[in-house]
Amino acid sequence: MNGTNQEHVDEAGAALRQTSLRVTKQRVAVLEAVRDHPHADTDTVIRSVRESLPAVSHQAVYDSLHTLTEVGLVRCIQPSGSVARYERRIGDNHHHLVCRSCNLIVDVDCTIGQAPCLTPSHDAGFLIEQAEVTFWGLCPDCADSGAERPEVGSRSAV
Amino acid sequence: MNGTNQEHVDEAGAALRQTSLRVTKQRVAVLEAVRDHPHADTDTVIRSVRESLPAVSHQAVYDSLHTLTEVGLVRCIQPSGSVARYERRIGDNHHHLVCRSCNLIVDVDCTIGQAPCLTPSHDAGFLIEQAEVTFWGLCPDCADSGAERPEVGSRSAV
DNA sequence: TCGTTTCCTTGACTCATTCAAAAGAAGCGT
DNA sequence: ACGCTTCTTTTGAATGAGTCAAGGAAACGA
Repeated sequence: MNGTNQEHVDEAGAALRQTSLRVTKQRVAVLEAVRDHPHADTDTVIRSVRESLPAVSHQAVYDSLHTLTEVGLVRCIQPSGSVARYERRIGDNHHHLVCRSCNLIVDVDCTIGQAPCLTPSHDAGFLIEQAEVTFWGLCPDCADSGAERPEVGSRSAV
Repeated sequence: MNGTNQEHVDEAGAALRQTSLRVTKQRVAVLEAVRDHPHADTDTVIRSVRESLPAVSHQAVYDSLHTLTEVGLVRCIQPSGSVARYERRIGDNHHHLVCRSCNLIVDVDCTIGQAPCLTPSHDAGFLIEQAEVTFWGLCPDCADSGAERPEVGSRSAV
């Protein structure tokens, strides 16, 4: 909708300029799209970007998302059963609440867990860099409407 | 290798009989394959099953894995960037260590985190059922050989 | 403005996973 | 043991997110 807000363009451009990446209108648009649609999948980003740049190729969006992820301007999350989703909020080690029924994703801060969650009981010799916590459950709407676990993709259910 | 161990077949059959599912040789073989290859992806399971049942269709394996997951005999995990992987260890709320370089997956018990990890700071009204923790890092081998993050699939790297 | 380097477009392609219809096996009651 | 019903498996095709590769276009330093 208001994707082409000048202030946002500037902010996105500035973020890009702080990396060694070239500032292209495609990347700026992708960065905006990710900010405007938290936890959006690639398809949503493509559609959002095309509101301001109707001619972008899907490849450009895929490339931008990868590159932006690599330099740390966006984060990619992929809860089980979901395609890749992207978010602008980075560096604060927050976690996610995922609704099993409607796939809604919500951010949660890990105020309690910060330290404990980063320390597994034994690390098997691993060099641990990051802990990712995903809470699975039902969002308020789905819980209210009595939604249970959705079909998990088996034709002949039990 | 020793996939057709009678003891194992019995155990797998018994587990199946405790559900309302029919006990078929395909399902028994899938259950064994998952136990014999912890964190195996579907392709590995298919190959393993075909050692004892050369004629199984991939569809049967997909269906079995789905059904077994649904009744809780196996668990499906899908770390970002990975295809679906399955494991037999269930119900003990253990977590995973994933190597960013070689994708090795190792189980870890969450001795410290049990309670804290299940309690996010605010639940946004969600009905939380489960917390899933994934630790990302480098396995001993990759850390030793100085492996850094692998290419993440962008042709024009920074 | 020019040239170099990086990025985008185009279009084909891969591969995990799913769909659908028909043939085949499990388990039930007799 | 036999047949019936229902659940499973096979077969073969389709879907769709994501990737590969080559050439044209744009960014940016000089």
